[in-house]
Amino acid sequence: MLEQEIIGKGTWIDKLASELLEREKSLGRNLDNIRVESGLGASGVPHIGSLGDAVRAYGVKLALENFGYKSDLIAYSDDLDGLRKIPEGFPDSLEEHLAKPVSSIPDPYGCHDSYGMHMSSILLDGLDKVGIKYEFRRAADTYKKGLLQEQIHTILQNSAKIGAKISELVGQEKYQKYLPYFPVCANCDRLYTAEATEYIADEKKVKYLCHDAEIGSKMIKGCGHKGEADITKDLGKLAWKVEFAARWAAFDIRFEAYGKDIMDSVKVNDWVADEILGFPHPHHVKYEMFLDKGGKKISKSLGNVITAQKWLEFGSPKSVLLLLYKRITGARELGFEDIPSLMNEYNELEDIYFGRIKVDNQAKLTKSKGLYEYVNLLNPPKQSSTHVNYRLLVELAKTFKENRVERVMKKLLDYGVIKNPEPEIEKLIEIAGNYSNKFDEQEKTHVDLDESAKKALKILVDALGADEEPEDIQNTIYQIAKSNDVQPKDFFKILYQIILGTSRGPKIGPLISDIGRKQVAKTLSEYT
RNA sequence: GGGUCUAUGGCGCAGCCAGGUAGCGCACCGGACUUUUAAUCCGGUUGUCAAGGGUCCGAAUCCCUUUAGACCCGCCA
Repeated sequence: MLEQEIIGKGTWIDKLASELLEREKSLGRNLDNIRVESGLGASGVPHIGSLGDAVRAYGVKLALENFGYKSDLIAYSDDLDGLRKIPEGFPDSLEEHLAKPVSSIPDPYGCHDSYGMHMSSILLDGLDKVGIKYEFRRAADTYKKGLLQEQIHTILQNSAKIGAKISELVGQEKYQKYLPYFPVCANCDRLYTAEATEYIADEKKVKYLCHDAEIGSKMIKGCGHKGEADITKDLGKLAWKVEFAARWAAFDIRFEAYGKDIMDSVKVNDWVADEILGFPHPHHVKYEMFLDKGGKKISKSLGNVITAQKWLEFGSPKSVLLLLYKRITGARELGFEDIPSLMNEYNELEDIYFGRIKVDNQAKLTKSKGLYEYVNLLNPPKQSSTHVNYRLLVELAKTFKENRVERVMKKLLDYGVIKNPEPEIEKLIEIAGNYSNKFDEQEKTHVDLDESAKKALKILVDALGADEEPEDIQNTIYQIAKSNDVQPKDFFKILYQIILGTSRGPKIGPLISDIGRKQVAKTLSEYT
């Protein structure tokens, strides 16, 4: 077998960073600060895919630093984009703001300076919670400060050439007719309704007419205003097909990942950066969308949104990072039900890292250790944490609904799973408990009971509900079954079905005391 | 019309991007424990890695062709 050369820490992130470096070197660009970027949508509720874009870009930054280069992550909010649809669960009062830049729409919840900032903040909060550091920039400021004006000027001067190229590359015709620039109508504050038809290069002004436009399936009324927008001062923005290029050039961006849904835009932007702006486009990596379990795209405007915040109710920050760093290729169907295996997989990686699990293949060992380091943002702990199987916690949490943390902890100590109660375990019990409440809710199963079984059950309910604690619950149950002509085996099965929703379970006497005998009596009485 | 992804035990999936003994969970079977009872512990069964070709000492993995399914783009951002 040939010795393979292992790049960096052996993960796809290292390989990507190394390709990037090689490209930069062959371009002969300055490598003092290799800036990477992640775009955040500000129109809808940011889901785990948006988070992934930033988390992965941060991974590339870490890899570059690991190779000895300086690198920054810019998190850029597209908050000058217009609102096209009201997201699920948001008030209808937003209707009047359709097509306005999201940074000019008031926050319907009143907690941020705008609707756009409200949305971006959800994502930034997610990044903070998983430990990602970034420099935040927003489109509204970028344009207000005129940071892109040179690029806008160049792009508008070449708009005919660009329009033709867009048509050639992706088959979109509209920019042969209109400029790739959307002014915000000075009269009604709307984007998209104001169509730019002419660029007066000497004055750096765009002529526009505000008229009706179809956005999504909705018609948005234009106000008929005719105006001129100064690209250095007035509000307006480049179309997406050319905007990235302008930003890359202005901010000197060397890397940006993108989802396959904007593949075409990236293709055009790469060309614009290279050929029109004279700025070699950043290195890219394409990733697949996260789909929900039915195979549908997770849409920001639909209800099936997995946000970082929701995920963190059930899983640790490291489980999020593991999901995003373990691989980038391939379509992913994602749901909260993936959390338990990711939680356990992290423990397994930790065991490999600390040498408790042996891996023979050297390349795979390096890769697993590397992945562990990235999940810890290249700052791995000095020693392993205490591991508790997440699924076990969910099972225990199902049994103990009151005083959960305390009682589950006690069980873990009894089982010998842990030696000491630790705060980290408390946290684990909490999130596993959330998971159990939300997803492991047992339905009231239909249980077939004949007359003698019903009678036996009734006697048992009375016995359990009595003020005096029966001496030996296990034996009591056994005796009740026998004296009522019920096969003990069947009777136990019935009890498990009612209590746990399964046909088997742990020794039932202790289980009933664990849950609380009166509680059990109440549950059982519903079947008599 | 253009593009991308996916196909691996009964079911759900990992492994593929950097080729080296086909793995995990559930299910199933056996055992431990028990006057009946495992969610625990130990052991076990289950595979033409979609089909065909190529490269290689060696292919689930890389390349080409085919089939089936899903998704994205062709409004907009």
